Amino acid sequence: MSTTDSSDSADCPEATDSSEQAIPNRFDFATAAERIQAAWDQAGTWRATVNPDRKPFTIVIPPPNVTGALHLGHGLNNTLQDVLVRTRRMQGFEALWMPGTDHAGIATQAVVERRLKEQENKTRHDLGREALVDRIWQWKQQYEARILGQLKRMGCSCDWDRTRFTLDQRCAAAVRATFYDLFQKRLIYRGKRLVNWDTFLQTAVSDDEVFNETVKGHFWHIRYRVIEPQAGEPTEVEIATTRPETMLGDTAVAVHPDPAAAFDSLIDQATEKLAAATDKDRAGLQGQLDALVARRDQMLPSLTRLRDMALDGRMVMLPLVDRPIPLVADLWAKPEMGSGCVKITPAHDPNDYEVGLRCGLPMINILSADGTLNAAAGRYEGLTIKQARTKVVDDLEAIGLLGDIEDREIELPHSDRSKTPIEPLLADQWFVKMDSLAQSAMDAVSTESVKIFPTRYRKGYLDWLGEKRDWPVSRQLWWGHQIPIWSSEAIGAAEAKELADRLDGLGADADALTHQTESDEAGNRQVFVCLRKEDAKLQEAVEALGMTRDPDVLDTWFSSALWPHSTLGWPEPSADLDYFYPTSTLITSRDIITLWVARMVLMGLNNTGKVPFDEVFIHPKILDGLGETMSKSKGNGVDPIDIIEKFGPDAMRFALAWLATETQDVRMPVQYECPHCGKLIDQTKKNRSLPKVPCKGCGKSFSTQWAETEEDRALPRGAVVSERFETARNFVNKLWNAARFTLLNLDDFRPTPIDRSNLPLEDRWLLSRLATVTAEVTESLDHYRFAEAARVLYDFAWDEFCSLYVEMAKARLADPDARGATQSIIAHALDTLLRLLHPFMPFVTEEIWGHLATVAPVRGLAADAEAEPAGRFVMLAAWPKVFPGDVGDGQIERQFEVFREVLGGIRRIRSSQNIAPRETVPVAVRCDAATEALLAPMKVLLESLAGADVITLGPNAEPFATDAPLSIPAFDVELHVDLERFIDVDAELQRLERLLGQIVKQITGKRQKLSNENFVSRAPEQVVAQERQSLEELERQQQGIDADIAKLKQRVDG
RNA sequence: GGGCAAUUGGCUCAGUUGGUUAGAGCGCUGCUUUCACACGGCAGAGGUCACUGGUUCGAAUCCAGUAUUGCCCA
Repeated sequence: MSTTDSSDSADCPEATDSSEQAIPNRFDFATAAERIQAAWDQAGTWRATVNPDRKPFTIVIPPPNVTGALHLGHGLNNTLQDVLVRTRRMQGFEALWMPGTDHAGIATQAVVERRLKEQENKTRHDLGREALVDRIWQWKQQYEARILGQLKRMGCSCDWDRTRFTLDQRCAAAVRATFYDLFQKRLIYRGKRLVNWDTFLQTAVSDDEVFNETVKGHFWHIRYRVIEPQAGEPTEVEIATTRPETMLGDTAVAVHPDPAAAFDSLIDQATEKLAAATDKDRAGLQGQLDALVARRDQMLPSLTRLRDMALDGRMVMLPLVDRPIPLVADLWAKPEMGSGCVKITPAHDPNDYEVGLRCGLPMINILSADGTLNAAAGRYEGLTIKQARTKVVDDLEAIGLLGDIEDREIELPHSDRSKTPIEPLLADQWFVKMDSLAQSAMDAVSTESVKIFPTRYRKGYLDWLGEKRDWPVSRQLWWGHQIPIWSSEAIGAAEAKELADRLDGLGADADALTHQTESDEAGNRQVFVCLRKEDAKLQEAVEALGMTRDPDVLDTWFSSALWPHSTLGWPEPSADLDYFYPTSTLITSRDIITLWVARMVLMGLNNTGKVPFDEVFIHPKILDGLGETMSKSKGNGVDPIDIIEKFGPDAMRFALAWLATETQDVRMPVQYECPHCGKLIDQTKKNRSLPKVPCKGCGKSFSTQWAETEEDRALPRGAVVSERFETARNFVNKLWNAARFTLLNLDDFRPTPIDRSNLPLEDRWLLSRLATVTAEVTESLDHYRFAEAARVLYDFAWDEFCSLYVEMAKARLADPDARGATQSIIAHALDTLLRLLHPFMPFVTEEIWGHLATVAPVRGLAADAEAEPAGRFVMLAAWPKVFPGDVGDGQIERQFEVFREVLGGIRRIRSSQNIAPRETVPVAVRCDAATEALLAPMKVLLESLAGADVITLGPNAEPFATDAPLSIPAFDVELHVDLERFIDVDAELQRLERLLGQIVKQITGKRQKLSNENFVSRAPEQVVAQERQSLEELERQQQGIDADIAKLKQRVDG
């Protein structure tokens, strides 16, 4: 870019010489992007500082996690943020885009642990906490650098000096202060809850980190003996389970409290359904109903008896461990299922846990953290779940208590992080009480303090928060913010009091230490201390009192929730925080509305009293060709760098913005690009998981992300790309070449004042269109309609600026009288276009801007009264202003339409006659005097654009002897082309007949419409009149064409 | 099971408050290579707007239902 070192242009003589060789006919994005990025970095164009003279505009990046590199979904997310932030910067805001990354506790630790296992066959326990955390930091350094590098190559204009990490010291201080505050407000509490236990990673994972997978399993029927059955009572109850080993933790067997009513209600429902069913479904439903009735008759007596026994407090004997457990009456037992009785294992099943709470049952945990059974399982201690299952089943069979075994498909929860089955486990956890916090976040959205776009996402947000489920924040991990709580052993009341007093006596600063004492069911006390800051001395003093720190870390979302204010310095007061907070907009994808957006709102309100952002924009997701979300683990993920290297950063950004419409997810078929021959090979479900893929073109193989063996890795890697980016790549090239043409014609440019009132139609048209487009793009971006803005720009730049104006300019630039004015207008148009396109395509626009500066450093239209030198960077240039006289001049745009129609008409006739492009055709245009006045000055343009020689123009124009006619009824224009030298009668007849067919079709439709009494009497007068008028015009045309066809036929016959 | 969306040419998508012949990109067909751009130019073919019913003078658009697909929640 010549402007970056204009101070010594001697080094780059080509900068002032805009000959064709100096500007290549393809934009060399690879070298340009690097150079431009360096210039921006050196000038700090992306830097934002507190500036009272400007309004702030702030975006915090949704911090990508350091688990892996960015994919195209991030590409879209960050493109949209950058488009917005660059636009606002140009619009005069002090625009801050805060960058950074997220530590993603469980995901990152899982990746590093998995590698440790694979490469060194070690577990985290072999390494120890400190060494493992060290390893993860190394991983983080590597991926953080890679991620930030990806963002930079995309052109993201973040304030790189402010880059943060959710685990850095500033974020840590915010986490400590928040935890302390919530603990003190009693909004954080300790509780026992059933958690999703990942036995591989040995940590609890949240519901959001669990996915269900259907696996083949069994349904085992087991009999428990009734203790001292009375006469007429059953001696055994049968239960059925998919997890027989959990019986070791059973603490009850449940039966429905009113089986008769339950059956009746089911039968009523089935009857209703049958009545409403279609014939097709009726037989099946009738069968179901019959079975239900039969079952009721058969089972009701025994279920009622068992219910009575339950109410009587009777017990059954749990086999193998020989523990008496009660029969209980609870709605969880479904009379229509199995035996109608259900075993209750409160410590290992979420539903049973609820039953346990309702019935006051003991909760027996039989599982250790590593997934083996503990002492509570008696002689099964030490076995894995799988081993225990086999042995329990064998042992039950041996004592004759095993019944049928059915095959069954089971929905089994799996950990998303380790891909191993989840075990429900009762564990101590810290919880954030959501009640008032959730309410505040709901209110923020209901009252529109926070606006969510598109609005349909409000519902999900409000529904989720409305459940006000407490948030479990403990994670049994080593990578993350360690919970700042120290606790005592269970001690007596007096001891606890003494400990509390000694804590108060430590002489800590006010607000540095707080403690609470809890008592358990047995009357024992436990003291918990929370420290607000990292303070080694105070910590030592607390530990000297025999207290130990909770080993767990906090859920990653806890620190992410603070991101908008922690990155700006909270809890310390700062000018940044005052100025840039609340932030303006959060741009993210819909899957984290609840996990992240909701939590940011409630934490922002709790900590700062203000919402974290005014608006949230939810953008679509990028799916592959099969409609699946892209992910590394599927192998269908696309690295933005691959796209950038093939198509350039501008093309990638423009394509993503262009594709990202409001309602639709983006489906993007992807291909492998063969590194040997460049052939594209469609990615399929099959080849996307292969370590190497053979090329269908050249036969050689290339490696994929799955390459593991040395042999596979030695092969060159095939990039994963998509043809979806070609349109944008072509567009970048089109812009580049239109600019190249402009630059080549500005060599003798001198800024000259322009008299707007005296411009030719085509110039006024262009200025009007520029104003309209500026207004449309501004409006679209204000409402997050990125695709619409991109389309408006694409259509204008290509179809109007390039295809029309630049083509017209060719003739005018060759005319010495018109050259100066044309240069001014075209330079101005290019300048405006560069500004409008810059947010989407920052590199190519910056590069052209630099070239333009060398030939036209001053290029404002004089009427703008701003003819001053353009700035060094388009990135820092002002957003185009609309000159009032240009605004949406519909009159001019309509007048220009006549020209376009005439041009199109001549071209269509030429094409249908197969007239060679070099040939010039004689043309006559019959039109009224006003149109004649309009078109007369544009004759030369018609001649250059349509290859026409306009013989006559005006009311007196006549058809030629050998004539191809075309009428343009909308403007009352008749076009005639002299075919004397070209006539192809068959082709012309064909053209006319096709035209006639179209017209007759329309006439039929309109006649039908107008003969409809209802339409004529009820539709608005204006619509009816319009229809009548257009019918008349069509009929006139039809007559004309009929006559022409007759004439041609005569010519053939004659 | 509940919620939110989607269904428009071979593919990927637009379509503003219901109103001329439903648009674009890619692909396809014909012509075109000393022209800023063949990553180009000009012209063209291709759609009963998922289905069924309703509202309306008039429906891709509004309403109801059905089917299929996706996402979220349980």
